[in-house]
Amino acid sequence: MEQLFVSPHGRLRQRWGEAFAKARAAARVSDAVALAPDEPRTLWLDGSGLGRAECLAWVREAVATGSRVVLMSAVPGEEEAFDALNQGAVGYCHVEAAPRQLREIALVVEHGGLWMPPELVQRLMGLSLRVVPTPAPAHPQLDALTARELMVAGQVARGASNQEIAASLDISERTVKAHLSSIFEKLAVRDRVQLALAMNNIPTYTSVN
Amino acid sequence: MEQLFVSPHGRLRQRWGEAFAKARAAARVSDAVALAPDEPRTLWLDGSGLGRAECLAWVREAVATGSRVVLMSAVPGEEEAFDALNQGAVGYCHVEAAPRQLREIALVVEHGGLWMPPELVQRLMGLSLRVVPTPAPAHPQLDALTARELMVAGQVARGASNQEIAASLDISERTVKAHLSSIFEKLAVRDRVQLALAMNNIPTYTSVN
DNA sequence: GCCACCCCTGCCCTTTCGTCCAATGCCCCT
DNA sequence: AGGGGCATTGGACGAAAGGGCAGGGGTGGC
Repeated sequence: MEQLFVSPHGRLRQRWGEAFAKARAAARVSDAVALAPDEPRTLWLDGSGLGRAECLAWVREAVATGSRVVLMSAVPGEEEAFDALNQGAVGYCHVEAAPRQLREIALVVEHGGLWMPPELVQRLMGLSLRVVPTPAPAHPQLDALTARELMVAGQVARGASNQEIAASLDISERTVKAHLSSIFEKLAVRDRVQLALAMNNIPTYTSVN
Repeated sequence: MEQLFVSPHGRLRQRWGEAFAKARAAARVSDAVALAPDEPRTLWLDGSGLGRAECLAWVREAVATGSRVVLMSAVPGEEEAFDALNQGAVGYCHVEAAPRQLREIALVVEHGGLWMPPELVQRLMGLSLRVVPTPAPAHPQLDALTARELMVAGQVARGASNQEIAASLDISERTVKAHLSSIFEKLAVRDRVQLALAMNNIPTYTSVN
């Protein structure tokens, strides 16, 4: 089973290598497919730093190659998850998922399963599915954030501490703080609590009052 | 991993035995759970001959026991599939699925995946459905909080600082902290960020990993 | 009355968070 | 070559957050 990671930057190549001894990486879908023309393969798309539309187009392109596709997002959300699966992806996870987690996911999708984070399964299935006029309440100005900042913000949005973020991104806590300071300024929030809420489109105390 | 088959008749017991050497069967969910009180277990519900509503109630009962639940239907259909997953099932397949297929499914669900027949995945995901967030069911144990704690929690949920909360409730900052400590314990969260997320029904980092 | 529970608070401590000033290296563009 | 943006880190420091210990008050039930 070929595990092919597609990423523009490849920052996490080492992690992928830990997850799968035979993992290979490429910058584009076509390059990845060329690495394993015949075998059944799993394409892992690193969607960090990409916009929603780009991600989905990417998923569509990857699915069209006849591969199993897993989208890895810096900021997993139910809407993106649903869209990704809708485009034919069979997996959806955090881009920083631990090697052990990645292996679990590979196991699942290789045996015909769908994988997404447990809490998303719950949320997604708890949704009432209706035809609705308005698509989505777009995020404030998430595109003002750099790729790295987005990763940090994404983890704060799930309640992670600086220490956890540092460990997960394999950088010093000091750097996490630097990113956070920059994020706070760009998104005009005061602290990590308001950031966590803003990332989830929840109005905050000061912005309401 | 315990594989427990729940069926009123047990017509397919032999097949299940072929699929899993350790498979056991019972007529009711409670009996099945009693067979494996501790271990993580997978409950396979034989829904053949049951009505839609009965099936779903059954799934709900099984999910409530904390088991992984797979619904086996005599006539798989997308609506039933979605309803089953909606009730918390993690798998949905044909009741006559081959032993090899059953083992695949077990593998998938035991590693956190969802399984349903490939053609159903296609159909389900191909539906142009838009997601509608559910009207936000209140946090499970919110009623465990006292009136005062609820006020504090409510403000944290909107991003307020201890100082702001203290001023707003006209109490000392120390008291706010005391309430918070109590809240953290009752809601099983670590800090105010996770509290803010929990109050808004947003899953948390640590509750996932 | 006693006890349980809630509400409120002080002092003091540790940990975490957030910022300031300063610096290095990388990559891309002009 | 130089400039700008980005990622990274260090040290230091003040500001929050969170908790331990030790109380004050009130209400309500047994």
